[in-house]
Amino acid sequence: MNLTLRQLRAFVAVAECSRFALAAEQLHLTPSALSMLIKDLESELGVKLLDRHTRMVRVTEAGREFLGSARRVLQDLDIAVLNSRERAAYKHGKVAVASASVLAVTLLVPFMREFQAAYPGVRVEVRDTAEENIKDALLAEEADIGIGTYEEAQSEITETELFRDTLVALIPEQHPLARKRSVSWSELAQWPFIALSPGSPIRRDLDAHLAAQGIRLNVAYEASFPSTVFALVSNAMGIAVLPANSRQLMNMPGIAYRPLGKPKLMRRVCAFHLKHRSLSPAAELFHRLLVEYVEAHRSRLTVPVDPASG
Amino acid sequence: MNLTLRQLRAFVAVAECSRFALAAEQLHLTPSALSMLIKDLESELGVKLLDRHTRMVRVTEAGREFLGSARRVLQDLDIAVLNSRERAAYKHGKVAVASASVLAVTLLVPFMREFQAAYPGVRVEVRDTAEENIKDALLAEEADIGIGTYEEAQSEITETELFRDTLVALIPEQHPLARKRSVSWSELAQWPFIALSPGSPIRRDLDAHLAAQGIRLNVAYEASFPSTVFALVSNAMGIAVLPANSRQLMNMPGIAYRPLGKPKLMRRVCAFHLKHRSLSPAAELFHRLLVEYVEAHRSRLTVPVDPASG
DNA sequence: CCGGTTTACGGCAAACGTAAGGATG
DNA sequence: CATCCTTACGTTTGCCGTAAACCGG
Repeated sequence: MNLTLRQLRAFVAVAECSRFALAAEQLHLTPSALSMLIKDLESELGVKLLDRHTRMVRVTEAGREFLGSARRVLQDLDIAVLNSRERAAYKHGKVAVASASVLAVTLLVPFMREFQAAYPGVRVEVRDTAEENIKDALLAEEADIGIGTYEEAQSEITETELFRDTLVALIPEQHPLARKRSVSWSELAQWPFIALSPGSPIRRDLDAHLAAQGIRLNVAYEASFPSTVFALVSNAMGIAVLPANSRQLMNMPGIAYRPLGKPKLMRRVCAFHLKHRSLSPAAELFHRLLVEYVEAHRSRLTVPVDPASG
Repeated sequence: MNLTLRQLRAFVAVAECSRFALAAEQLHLTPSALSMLIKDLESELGVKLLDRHTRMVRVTEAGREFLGSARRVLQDLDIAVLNSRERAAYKHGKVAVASASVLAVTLLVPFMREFQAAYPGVRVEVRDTAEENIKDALLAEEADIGIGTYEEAQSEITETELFRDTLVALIPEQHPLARKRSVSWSELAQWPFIALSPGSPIRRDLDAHLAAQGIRLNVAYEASFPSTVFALVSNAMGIAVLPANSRQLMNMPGIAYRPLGKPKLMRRVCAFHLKHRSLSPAAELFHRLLVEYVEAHRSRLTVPVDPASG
């Protein structure tokens, strides 16, 4: 079982040309080399494939049968190779992205718009989820790339920081704190607080930041999604702290945004992927372009808090 | 476009083993050679097919897609090779034989019985036809092998003599000639004669043989098939000359068989095939075994004429 | 450190091209 | 005799194996 694709290609070429010399030219070979290829193929198969005579070359019965298979094999292979190369050229492919829900709106979708325009063949699947589920989605290989808040390094996952985002206070407009231009960390603890669920990295960062200052929040409600937090604040159920970035999510009435005092707490937005699983060409491209996109739009993404607005 | 089947086999093996070292062993290669094969394949395709790490090898997304194609290609090829080899081993194949009608009965069918018992996989197609149509069937490539009477060599066709057969006279039992132990050529011309059609090689041989002696037949009837000649003689419509062999065809009543005088006329039974078209393995085998069969059964085929019988 | 893959390099076999030979129309 | 395929032979290419490096757990 030592037959080669060269032999197959040689045979198909000769069968199509009905001439060794002509086929040899097409294959960029000498007739002698071609003759060898056919001879070897025939001896591999044990059957004569071609009747050669001075004035004609004809495919035998056994040759006709084999010719069909050879053609199909070569064609299937060509298609497979072409597919792989198109994949490499981003003509098709798939990227599955698991993104924190707010970032899906503020970062991912605007980026995807550009990405899809440039690479319409690549299918992008977005899964918007709570922050705490992103790494699970990666580990379960349901997503190629995750987008969320930095968590302490895990050996399985590589993170790439995209940008940093200031945390701001969300205060109901009638709330006493709304009258201040900025809110200190200690003031937060004095009022009923609407927190993200404890699993959220943002919540963890906030808790750690406050704990370092000996402050403990007075948590009235916990929600998984920032949108719910907005609704709660909007209805004066308490105050909250969210990344400034999330203001782009929705325009809820009755919420005042105030900067938080020192020490500043920043939220690090990262892209994640599995360390041991190489990104597909499309995913690799997506990741690279996302980083470039963030660099180009850093100013918009790291929105300064203007206390006058909202 | 320089990828090889070795690369494909290597990739499939590694994908199945999830280990280079193990796959290398299966392929009778060193891990180093295998590594090269995979590397070259990947660079041909432009995509990474495998994620290699110290403790595991995993197929990438692009690799999974290509793996399917690679498997199918290799399998199709294996099947095609197997088919060809089975053909070479006479496990299957086809032989189309065009035979003169009498020889189909007296020679071909008895031989086929032995042949089919030995090679049940080979499909034998018999076309029984008038002698004069055998070469046409070959030239039209409707038959691989022809069996009939020798005709002067044609450049396109190769003939192999199988056996020689004496011509005998067929005389109605009440006919005056039936009283003689043998019939001379000149006596033939004196009675109404039932001849084969002028296209038949037997007729041509007979005419030439007689012409050389200055004898011309008194042709009363012409028939394409010996069976019709038998019927005409049996009904006392005339006398005839046929190969002795054809007596095995049918046992018509009222016919006396008589040897013909000197110079002896023999009919040469040949196998024909196209010179420029090689026989398929099955046809080649059929031809060879047919020659051996004839040698083994020469005595039966060249039936001596016993004037006492019939 | 150990298991496993990759890189570097030398040797060898397989494949190619050149040139002569053979067959055929 | 001209053409086309095949054979013979010398050369080169490329592939494999050995050994060392490298990487990750």
